[in-house]
Amino acid sequence: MILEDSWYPQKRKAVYDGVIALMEKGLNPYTIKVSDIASEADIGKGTLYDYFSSKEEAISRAILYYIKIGLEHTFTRVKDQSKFKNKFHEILHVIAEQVDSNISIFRILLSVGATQEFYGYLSEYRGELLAHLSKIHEIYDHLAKCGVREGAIRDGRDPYYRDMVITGAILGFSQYFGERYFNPAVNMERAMAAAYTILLKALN
Amino acid sequence: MILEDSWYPQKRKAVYDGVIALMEKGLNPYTIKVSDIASEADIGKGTLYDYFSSKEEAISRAILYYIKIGLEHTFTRVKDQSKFKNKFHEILHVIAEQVDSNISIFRILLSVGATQEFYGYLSEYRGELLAHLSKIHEIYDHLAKCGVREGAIRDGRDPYYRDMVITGAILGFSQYFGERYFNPAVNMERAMAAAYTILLKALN
Amino acid sequence: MILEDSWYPQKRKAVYDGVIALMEKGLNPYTIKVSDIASEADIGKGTLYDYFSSKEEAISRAILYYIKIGLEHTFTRVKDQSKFKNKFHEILHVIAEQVDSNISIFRILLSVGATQEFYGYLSEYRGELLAHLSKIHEIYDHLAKCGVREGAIRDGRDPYYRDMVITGAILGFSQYFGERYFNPAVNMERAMAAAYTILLKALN
Amino acid sequence: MILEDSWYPQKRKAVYDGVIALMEKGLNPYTIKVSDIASEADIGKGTLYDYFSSKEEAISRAILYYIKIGLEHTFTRVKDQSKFKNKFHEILHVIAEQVDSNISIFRILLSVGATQEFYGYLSEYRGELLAHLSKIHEIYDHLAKCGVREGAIRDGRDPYYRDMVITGAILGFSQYFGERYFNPAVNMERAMAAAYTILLKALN
DNA sequence: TATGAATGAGACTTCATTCAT
DNA sequence: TATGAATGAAGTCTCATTCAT
Repeated sequence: MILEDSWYPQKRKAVYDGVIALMEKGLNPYTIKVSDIASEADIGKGTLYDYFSSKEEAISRAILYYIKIGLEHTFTRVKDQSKFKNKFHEILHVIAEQVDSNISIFRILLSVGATQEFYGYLSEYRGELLAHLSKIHEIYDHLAKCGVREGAIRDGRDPYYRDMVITGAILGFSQYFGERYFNPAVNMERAMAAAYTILLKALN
Repeated sequence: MILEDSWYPQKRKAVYDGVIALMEKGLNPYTIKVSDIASEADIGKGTLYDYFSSKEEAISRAILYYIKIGLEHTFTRVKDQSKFKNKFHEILHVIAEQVDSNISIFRILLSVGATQEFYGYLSEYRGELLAHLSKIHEIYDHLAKCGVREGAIRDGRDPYYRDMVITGAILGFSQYFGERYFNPAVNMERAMAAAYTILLKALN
Repeated sequence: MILEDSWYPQKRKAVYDGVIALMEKGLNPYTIKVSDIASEADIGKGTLYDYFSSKEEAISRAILYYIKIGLEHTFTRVKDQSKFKNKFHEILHVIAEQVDSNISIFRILLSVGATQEFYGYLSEYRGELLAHLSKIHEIYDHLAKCGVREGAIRDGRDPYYRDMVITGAILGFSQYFGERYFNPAVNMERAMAAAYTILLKALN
Repeated sequence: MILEDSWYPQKRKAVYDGVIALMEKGLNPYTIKVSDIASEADIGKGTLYDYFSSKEEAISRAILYYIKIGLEHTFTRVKDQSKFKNKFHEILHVIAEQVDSNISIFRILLSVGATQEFYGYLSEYRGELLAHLSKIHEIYDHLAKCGVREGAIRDGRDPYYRDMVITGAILGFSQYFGERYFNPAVNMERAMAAAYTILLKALN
């Protein structure tokens, strides 16, 4: 016997995975076709419409799903590290793993404007996006508290300043690391060290 | 008689301006139609094809043009300021002015991945993009030299670290400022002060 | 245990009733969907194909069934009246009851061309349609004989003329009565009286 | 130089003619495809959408056009006859010419319900349909006045009765004549004579 | 036997591009 | 040179039909 609770999501998940796979192959969400999704998810074109009311909904929900899963995964990995430095490095590893993919969670979420740029139809799901954004701040909180506990960073900072620093360090790393193809001087260890230095200096 | 040299660019520029105007209205480059461009530029659809070989080329070149003009404009504004702090603030003002537009020069250029996300066809123009990217580094150089001269920041830093810091501060500001609609605590002065603080601390 | 003889027709009838109900709701036979029929008949979509080989067959047979039942019903009601005038009025009542429904037996049958217009796939069932048409002529015969017996109409008329008169009176009434929504002067009694007058005058 | 007044209608008319041709070939308006219209009208599929906003609008307007032209044509032919009997015969000739076509003006217009049955999307154009209906009554008026003048029919009749008679005679003829394929006894002269007899008797 | 999830052919419609003027 | 009417390829979505359960 199949549980309905798990069954419906099964097909939806196939669509999600298909969309993500296509984006990781380099397709922009705007250029993805229904037939692409269907064949990638190994379902009929019509089936997609049994679970989503339009192509745009399917793609939007796939992105939201990917962000949700990705953030949970990131948080788990961050929690699994015990030291401040390693927690931060874990975030950078996640960034580095996604930097070549066409869909980088942090780049989508950091700045709601980027969301608009990334896929306009996502604006229909502002509520979920904001929920995800607050998840990022949870991760930041977790990270900062550990840093304070270790004495690595100072306590009592304006939380907006603190978040801007973390975001700046992450996006600075992301940019720097993204340039590695045409800048042989770049390597991940150096970039991670640099980002961590920013963090320490700006929060002390 | 009209000189071809000046005449061609006239029409091309009309297309560029039309594309930019559409994007500032909130249209995503992927959703812009040739007929949109033609009516915005007040030319016939066929005319566009006398100057560009495809819609994608027209849009890509419009974006490149916008970036070029925008960077020159930014550099001029930065140069017009005499103090380190004011030069940096000038960059942040440019960011703030573009943050609501659908086309933010820094967000497009900072991180080549974002370029891909923003408009995949831009990858055909990697050379020009890199030239623009080096223009950003020129601005960074100009800014940093002034900071060193003033004694505001320390000399002799690894240039990659320096650029990551500046980029991080800029993108951190961009993100922080972008959130202002759902975070009443945000205001530009505070955000600018925070970004400047990051800069000073991380570069000392 | 259920007898197949009675069981099969049970499901078929559910389909017939479902189709009729949909048409009475205003759906055109061409716009009826299999899923509409299935949910209206409270059966699965697949079940329909156990009893009919296609949607078109199901709809066609439903219409034929409705015509058959409707004609039998009409004949019964006509027979139940003893006087010529009342028999004719009974036919007009049937017309009036169906005039708002999307499926009017007389309009479908009177003129085979209308049949084509109403639902092209009915042409596959020309034999049954003609049988039904002859049923109408039976009703006409029954009516005319009574009229002659009563002395209300003259005997010995060319039967084609007689049928044209009756048909003309019925369709004239149908048209006149159909206009009642935008012609406040129309009311059923007046329309029935007028149709009866045509009948008497033309057949005397 | 091309007159815009005549040019736009040119393409629209090609569509109208295409739709009518398809219907005369026996296609039901519901089963006509855009590609059918395009190839029949010898235009590209996209061109249809430069002149109509949907397939349904194109078909509806084609039918309305056909009715309008047909009624004008009918009225002209009726006026061209000088005698009452010939005027009425002219109407019957029009009916006879259309009886095999899938689109019979009188059958569509006589009874608004039939309109619904014929092509549901026509209900969007109720205003035009009613205007056409009143054109029919103009023809009836013209016919009746001539009959009175000639002394063929009596004056002072209730106009609703009069119209019901004319409509009944026309539809009776239409039905009778439509049966000619399976009733060898039918021939047009006899049917016309019968319809005229109904007219005379019922209006005297 | 009965079902309805799944399918994919095929319909409508859009829009980049062409080309006669 | 400049135009925009015309085109048709290509995309989205629907829905009749099938078939595993």
